[in-house]
Amino acid sequence: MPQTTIKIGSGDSTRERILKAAMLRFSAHSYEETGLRDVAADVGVDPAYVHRCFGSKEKLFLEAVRAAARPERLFSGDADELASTLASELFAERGENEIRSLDIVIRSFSSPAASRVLRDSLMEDFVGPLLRKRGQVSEKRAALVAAFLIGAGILRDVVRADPLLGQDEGELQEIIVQTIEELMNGDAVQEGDARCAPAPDHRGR
Amino acid sequence: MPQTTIKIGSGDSTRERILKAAMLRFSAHSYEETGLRDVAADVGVDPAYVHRCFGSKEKLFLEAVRAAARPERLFSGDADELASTLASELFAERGENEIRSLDIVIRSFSSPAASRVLRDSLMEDFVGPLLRKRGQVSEKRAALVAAFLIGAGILRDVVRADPLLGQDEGELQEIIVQTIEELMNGDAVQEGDARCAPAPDHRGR
DNA sequence: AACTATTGTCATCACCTGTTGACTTGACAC
DNA sequence: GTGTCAAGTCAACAGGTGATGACAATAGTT
Repeated sequence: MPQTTIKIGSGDSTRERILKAAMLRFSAHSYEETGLRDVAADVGVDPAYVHRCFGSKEKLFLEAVRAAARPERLFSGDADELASTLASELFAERGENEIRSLDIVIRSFSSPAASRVLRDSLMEDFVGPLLRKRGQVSEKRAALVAAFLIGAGILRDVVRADPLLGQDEGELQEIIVQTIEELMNGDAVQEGDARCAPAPDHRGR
Repeated sequence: MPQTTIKIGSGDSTRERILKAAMLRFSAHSYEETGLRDVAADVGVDPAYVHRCFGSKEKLFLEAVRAAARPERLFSGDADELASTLASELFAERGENEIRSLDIVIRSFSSPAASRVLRDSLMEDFVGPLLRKRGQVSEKRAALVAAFLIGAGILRDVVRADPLLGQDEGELQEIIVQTIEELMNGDAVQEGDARCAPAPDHRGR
């Protein structure tokens, strides 16, 4: 289960509770939509305090992005199952206090402030770990895997495009896994013995 | 050359000039970043007038999206070259007054107002035409092609992720073409005689 | 010439945003 | 007690937003 469960326990410091509330807000709304006043209200604290705790809205967002990324969660499994792991991140059901690594990313790339933060996180928390896990994959291909996941996430969860929603998720997931696999294996396939990629071994229907 | 060149001729009505200025603004900045005052200033007209001309900012945005989509431009070519056409849309160099269909889309998912508009445009101006052009392709796969293009566009032009920028565009483009091709042909390949997709005949380097 | 839309401008409203500085409260130390 | 530092509150500022309604100018029609 790849989500991060966010518990706003009363044992946490107020700063931590603010950060967790911000993660939840940013994962459901865009950077611009999310106001410091909203976050403050969630925690039950004065808006001025959340500002003073983090220095600025952008810094709060930055901390939220980095805390939500958690690359070790996505890239600690078997290298063979990476495509499948990444794809299932897309379809993970979100409980009340759970967010996916993707969530914040797909809501907030618009604002210049946000996209600066996201660029760094993309390289350090996704492309980097992926390259380390799969040495053969080029940076380009790793970035395209991210692009595919992000695009699918946006169309599904932000735009709520019908074909990616609801019925027959199994088939959809299978297509995505296969595409990611081909995206990652592409070079190896053309240089290897056969023109065809080896059939991905997960027939998870 | 798939871009739309926007000429703000003095022959156009003021309303048309406003719309074209809005298209340019929305293609370079997000929905939230773009103010009616900016658009008005570009045209040299009072901000109140652009509001009254289109009823609301959202309606102006809607018209800009629909005017920029121009599906006939993307889907009028050879069905065999569709993947290549779509991919080259990503890499089309933008002149001063040119925008790609993608541009407005990739800037402005954030706001709820914008994403409602974009959902409709996605289905009517992309998925629909693609299905008509390639009967075998499922709605899911068509939407995933859009997701891939949008994701790549965002990472490249909004986030400006390094691996998708600058050097060796030819290789990048080839990977994208192949991925789109596989995305569209996936079903046919598994049901057809051979396991391998026919090699895409465009060695466009 | 007089009437009438259309085209466009002006000042301004109501609202919301991140940010700031001054203040209060509480706990702990000496 | 008194001094000190952190935690948190309060009211307000400065700037920007889309939206309005009242007004001016222009052009076309009869």
